[in-house]
Amino acid sequence: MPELPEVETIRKGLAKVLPGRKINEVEILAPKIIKKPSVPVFRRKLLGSRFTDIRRRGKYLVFDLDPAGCLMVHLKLSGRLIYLPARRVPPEKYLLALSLSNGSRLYYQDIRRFGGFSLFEKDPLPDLKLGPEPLSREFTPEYWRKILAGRKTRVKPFLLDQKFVAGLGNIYVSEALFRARIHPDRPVYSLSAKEQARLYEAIQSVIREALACGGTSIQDYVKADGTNGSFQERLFVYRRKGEPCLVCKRPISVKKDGSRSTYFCSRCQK
DNA sequence: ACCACAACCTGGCCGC
DNA sequence: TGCGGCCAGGTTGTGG
Repeated sequence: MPELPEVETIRKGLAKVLPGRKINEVEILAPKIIKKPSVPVFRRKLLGSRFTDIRRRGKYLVFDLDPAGCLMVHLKLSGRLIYLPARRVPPEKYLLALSLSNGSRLYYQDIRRFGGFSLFEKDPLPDLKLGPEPLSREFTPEYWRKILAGRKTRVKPFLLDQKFVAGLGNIYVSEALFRARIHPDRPVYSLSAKEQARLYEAIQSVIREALACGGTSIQDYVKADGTNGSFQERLFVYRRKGEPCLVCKRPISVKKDGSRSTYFCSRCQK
């Protein structure tokens, strides 16, 4: 489901409730979602550990646990993290539950079961081959210019590649390209300096606004308290095939990139 | 370097 | 009601 704004919204929600809580029970209903170490070791290390912090990098979340280490989660397409206070009815079809020291629980749901958990002794984030966060100091116009220079690939797959900028997925790539008025099939090297600058700004603005909305809830994504984000109300092109462009009224187009849909306005995006 | 495709899974929706 | 086909926000590995 989730791209940077969704994962960050979940992180913020959990950062309010998890730090200081101790894990008293570990319930694993789908062993395959535990990637490493083995399920018994995973369970043993988590039991009795305490949450100290929750961090995000791109679409990855890391729960810092004392003394277990770093619990890394990727939600892939349909993973959900739901926190419920004590004595609340569990969510449907959860795959993992952590019972915490105040009676609350953290649940993991994942219809498609692509997501998973890994436990590390040391921080795994520095080893991930991810580009800069789009709202960080490292994401400078100079970096942007350098990374675009001479690149032959088309701009849509380029923006999806996490090693150039971390955190964009299918929704925000479509939306950023619309805002920048750039056609998704343009080769990266063909972008003018003005278009490069527009795209840079568009990436930052769409991520900033989606964060302010608590993310985009379309199918599976909900915040950690189970409520919806609201950026779906502000999408210009994503999932709007055939509906009028909000700028020029022409019906929104969709094209397939491999198996993935790209939405765009054929009049506004050149 | 780049592209296309498959794999990992399940469920919802549409048309017949 | 039922069934087949298609769709879905991500990542990784293959082969060309």
